[in-house]
Amino acid sequence: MPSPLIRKLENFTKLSDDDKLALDKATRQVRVYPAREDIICEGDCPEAVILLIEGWACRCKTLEDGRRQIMAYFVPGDLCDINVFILRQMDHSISTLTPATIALIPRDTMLDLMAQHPRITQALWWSTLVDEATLRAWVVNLGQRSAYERAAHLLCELFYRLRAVGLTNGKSCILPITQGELGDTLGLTIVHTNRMLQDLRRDSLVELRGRHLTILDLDALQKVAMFSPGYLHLEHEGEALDANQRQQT
Amino acid sequence: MPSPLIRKLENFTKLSDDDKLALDKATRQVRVYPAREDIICEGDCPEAVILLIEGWACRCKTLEDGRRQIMAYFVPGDLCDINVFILRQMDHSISTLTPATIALIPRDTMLDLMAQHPRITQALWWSTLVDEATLRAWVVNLGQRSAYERAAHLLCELFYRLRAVGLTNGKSCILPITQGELGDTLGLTIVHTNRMLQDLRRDSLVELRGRHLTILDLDALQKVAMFSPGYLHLEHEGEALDANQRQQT
DNA sequence: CGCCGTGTTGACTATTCTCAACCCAGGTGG
DNA sequence: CCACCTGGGTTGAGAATAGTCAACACGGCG
Repeated sequence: MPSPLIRKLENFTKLSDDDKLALDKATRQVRVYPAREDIICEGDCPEAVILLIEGWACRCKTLEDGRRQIMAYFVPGDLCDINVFILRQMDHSISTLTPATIALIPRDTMLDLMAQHPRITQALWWSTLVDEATLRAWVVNLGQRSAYERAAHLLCELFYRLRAVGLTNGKSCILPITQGELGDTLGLTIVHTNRMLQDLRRDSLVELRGRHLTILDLDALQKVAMFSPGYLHLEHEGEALDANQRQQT
Repeated sequence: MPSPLIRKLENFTKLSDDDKLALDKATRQVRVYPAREDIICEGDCPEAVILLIEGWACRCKTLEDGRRQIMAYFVPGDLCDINVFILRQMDHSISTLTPATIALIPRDTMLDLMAQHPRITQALWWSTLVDEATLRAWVVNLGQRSAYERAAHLLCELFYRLRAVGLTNGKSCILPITQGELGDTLGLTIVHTNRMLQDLRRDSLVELRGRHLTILDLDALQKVAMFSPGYLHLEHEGEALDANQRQQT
């Protein structure tokens, strides 16, 4: 079974056995967290990069008056904050949503890894840029789409991302988050989120019972959401770049 | 007069004369665009980094049905898309808002610059991370704040950013964008944007006539917006890092 | 058993959008 | 010079969307 990180990075480019070994070695020390716990808090100065191995986590920010916005979901294989260790302190928190297993990759290990494995470096860059593109997609989602479209868009994105790391089963996947959390993501109240999800069910686009999500009609769902998966860059587009790199080095 | 890029990067760290010379040299070839023109369109594959020297530009995305979301503003000194040249194609456009002067820094020049000037590289990283933090702040803005707070927050951010590149005059600055564009940024209709701006004026927080913005009471404006400028990382925090770097190299 | 967290519902309110009109300044062409 | 046009900005009235509050259902768990 490949680690989810390797599986994820190979969505972008082909890694050598040596690359994979180095990644495995760097992510061997793991730590377990319960659900709904901060891994890093706003104001902390992070010294290591967090790799999520199992479970779900999120990047979120709470305003002074308690309103909370989730700004990213992390699923197994995701690196939370590859880069923040350049900045002085976190302007948001990373919290678990479910019980989670993480590996902490110390700053220096990370730098070594990047110095010695150019393909890993490229893949990490790619991963950063995908994260940024995702964030932009969320800005569009929050700014321009209706509540119903917004919910549809989020479900599309999560389904694609889970599929890319092998966490789907046909049209289904586990979605271990509450409607409250979805609401904090979509900028909606919990009540309205609930109604939008019901509408999506009523329109036979999805089935959502307990933690189990089934996309009944992905095409139709994408259409109402105006979702196009391009921004997730899951099409192995690094292969050309990999060739480039050989020329340049 | 220092170039706005150098001024901006020096918000983060001190550059040597040699660094500055290299930057000047790399940004000598300029190009002029009229207002409201695409510099790069969605779908294009960019081959150079765009440095905005004069005027305003934005990053924006238009949905199939015409709804548009502005995802970032660029003011003089800003680099639009330092990194996108890793990805295959743009998932959004970069457009001018006013007549603008830009420099195109070819991919290779950029790579050379980064290879030979570690402080520039650091500063560029910092700039990328600030862009990301800004995007996160926008997600929070769109997701959690009311229309009124959202408008206040945007004005705070723009004022701080303009001040950091020397484009303010006391409490005033030039804001060369229409209410329609503000609306596309805030996820509001033009009508509602107009009313929120009027409310901000009525509450004596800002004065906005023509292209001229005056912040009458910055503290109060920040308070209603729940704005804290930390995410812009304008506090010269790279100086410590600069020392670090000397140790490591 | 009873409690708690999550999901669901209904009635009412607030916010935001839509549409349509009008104002005004600046630029253009006659 | 004026008439006209255009692109912003502004206003009002009514409709649609989303929020609030309060209640209840249901399953898991101590």
